[in-house]
Amino acid sequence: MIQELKNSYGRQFENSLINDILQVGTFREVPAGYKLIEIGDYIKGMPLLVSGAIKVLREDKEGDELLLYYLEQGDTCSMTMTCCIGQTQSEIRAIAEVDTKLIMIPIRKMEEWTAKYKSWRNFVFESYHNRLNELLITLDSIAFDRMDERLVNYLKEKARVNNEQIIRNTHQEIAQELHSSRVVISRLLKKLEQIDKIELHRNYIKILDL
Amino acid sequence: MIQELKNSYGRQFENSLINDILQVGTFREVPAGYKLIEIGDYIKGMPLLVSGAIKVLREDKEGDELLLYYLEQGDTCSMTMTCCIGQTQSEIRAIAEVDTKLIMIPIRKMEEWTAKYKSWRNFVFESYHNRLNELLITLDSIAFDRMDERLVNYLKEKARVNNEQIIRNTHQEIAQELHSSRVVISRLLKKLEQIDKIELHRNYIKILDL
DNA sequence: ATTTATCAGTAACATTGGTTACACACACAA
DNA sequence: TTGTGTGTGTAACCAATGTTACTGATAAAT
Repeated sequence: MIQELKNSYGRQFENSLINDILQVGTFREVPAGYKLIEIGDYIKGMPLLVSGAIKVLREDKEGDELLLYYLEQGDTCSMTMTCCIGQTQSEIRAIAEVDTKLIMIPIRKMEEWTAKYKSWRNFVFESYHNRLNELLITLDSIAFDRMDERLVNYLKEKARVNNEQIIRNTHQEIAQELHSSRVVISRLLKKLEQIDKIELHRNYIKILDL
Repeated sequence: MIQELKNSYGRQFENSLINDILQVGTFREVPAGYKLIEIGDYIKGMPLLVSGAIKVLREDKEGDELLLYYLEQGDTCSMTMTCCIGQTQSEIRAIAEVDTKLIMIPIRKMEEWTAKYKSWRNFVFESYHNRLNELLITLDSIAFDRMDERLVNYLKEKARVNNEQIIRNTHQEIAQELHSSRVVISRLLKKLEQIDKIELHRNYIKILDL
């Protein structure tokens, strides 16, 4: 755990904070698809991502989903932080996008370290900043872009996070994360294939040049 | 200034913090319609809202607007906080919705107080929490609701913030804040009038029963 | 080998929302 | 009074997206 922690956070956290984290943090490894947080859950700890990626999803009353953003190495979940403080329930669902390693910090430490460590404060503020900006980007995309643009961005981002040019999802799954319908996504994907940007296969999509 | 500060923040801030704020804060009164922050601005201070309301807007490349949320008494601008730290430019536009009183805090104090005052830390975290949640609600509305629902919510929220049952805006202005078109909004408003939920007039709308 | 479930392709159609165009009413200034 | 600008109502049309229905292909299960 110590090596992974130093790799991901060694530059920004001072040694005494690293030691504190080692004292109280618990290391976890979760496989792709593992559900870390469900909507309505009470949060018991704050995750520090060491490797992998977590997708954060929103859901409406009818159960329709929408992908908000991905958390990656060096990120933490802002929602979690605020939920801890107010003892409120989670507003989002969090699912490992790939095999992921993370360190869980008990929430009581968060407040303590905020007073004690400048680097921790900066980390927390930066984290909020990043999450707010990602949320704004997602919002822009929904408010201002058409579905074809959103789909292209989705494929690009997914390829980046998974670090390969193959998207291993069905059209149905993509439609859900974009809050659209399977037929619409199939239609738009077919158009992308016709202009040689992707190659369609059963259960996966190969990205050629997006 | 001292009385207004105590009214809005006296319960959550300890006296020594109140005194610090009085030392370095500057009191400002701005009229409805006054533009406090433009997209791309570098932020010089952090606003504590004493009374009134500020609307926060997002804009896309083509200059189309979208209302994100309102800041009210006791709120502060999370975007501002994060912009200060990173010395980055503002991602949003902020305009006084009504006549508004606020106290501006120099940004350097923010970091200092975060270490010094527990109540300030809580305030900052709660503020982030609230803004994140409001952003999520806005996002839900755009992603999951149809324009007619969004319009109803817009009218309700506007009436609440302005504290009267009259919306003093043209259809054009409403269309802009919802990122729609004037004709669409006129159409939907007319439907609302036909079912006796509102009354339409030139330059204003009277809310009957939403 | 046969059945069954899942996935993708496609057509026809419905709905929502955006666009264009024009009429008319009102306010205000010359 | 007569223009002139602005705000609203409305019709006709269009584009994007969603829905329904059906097809065939592939994979998995029996």
